[in-house]
Amino acid sequence: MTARKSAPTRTHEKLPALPAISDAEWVVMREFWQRGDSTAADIVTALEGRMHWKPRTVQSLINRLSGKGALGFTKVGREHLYRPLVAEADCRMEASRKFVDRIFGGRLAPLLACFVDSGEVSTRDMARLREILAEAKKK
Amino acid sequence: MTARKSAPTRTHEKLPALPAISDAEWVVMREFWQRGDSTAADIVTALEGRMHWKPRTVQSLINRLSGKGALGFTKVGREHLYRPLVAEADCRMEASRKFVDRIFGGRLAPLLACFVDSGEVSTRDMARLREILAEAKKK
DNA sequence: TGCTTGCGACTACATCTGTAATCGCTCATT
DNA sequence: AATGAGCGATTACAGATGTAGTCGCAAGCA
Repeated sequence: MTARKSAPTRTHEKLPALPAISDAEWVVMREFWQRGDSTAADIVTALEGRMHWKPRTVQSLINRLSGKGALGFTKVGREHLYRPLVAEADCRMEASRKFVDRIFGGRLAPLLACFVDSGEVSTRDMARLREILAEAKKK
Repeated sequence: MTARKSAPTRTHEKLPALPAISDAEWVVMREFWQRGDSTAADIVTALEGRMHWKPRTVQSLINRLSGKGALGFTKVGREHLYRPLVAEADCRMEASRKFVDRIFGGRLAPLLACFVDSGEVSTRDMARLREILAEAKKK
């Protein structure tokens, strides 16, 4: 149990306990979010090549995700059609918050600085970043 | 366990192998980076209150970090004076890159968007973010 | 209608992590 | 020198993770 400290989260306190998603599991979840409902075989195929995982491994990850409530499924013939039960945006937010807290003491700016300084941001992303900030300012 | 090579910490070369630092270990490392060389007791004291960890736990984390080559030490009397062997900036960069890859497919913009949209960025950070981008543009 | 085969369920297992307790050595003290 | 006290080293152990093998059942094939 991680002790919680100052939680500046105000109005949107809508965290009904998102399941913890491990690194390998994120790979699988991203695939589901991208493709929508899929069978295990679909995901295996989709990941094949990108990951070196054996089909069994993928299946195991899917099982764990089901167990955690991150995926649900409906039986279709002898197959299972799995589908995400948690929103990608929510999981991203949760993961990001934790990450920034842990590594950057909760401040977002140093993270951006770190990337920008390293020169690893594409021009396209730079433009998008500026857009995002500009848009935020309007409000 | 001889002290590993002192971190080159030159420019951003693809560092061969920064040790993997776990969540709890990050807490400890951040303390070291902030305070510089410290004894285990120093860190225990520094973390006391913020973390619920027993001194033993902190010591264990320090030991593991030593084993991984993230910390080195010199004997001072019967104590060990530990000190970081890896640069915070490097570790941050590595962790950030991995994180962004995993969660946002390597694109930084969606991460920022995610935070900005959630309204969780302080005005101060917003200002800093704009500064960072402005500065980057100049180059 | 029994056989094969493709799927998910169950099982496995070495690591890594979080979280500590106990052992044993070295300094300082008597 | 013997003793006690403070440190690091060693050991522990359960739960998460990465990675995968085996078993049993259901669907379709022969």
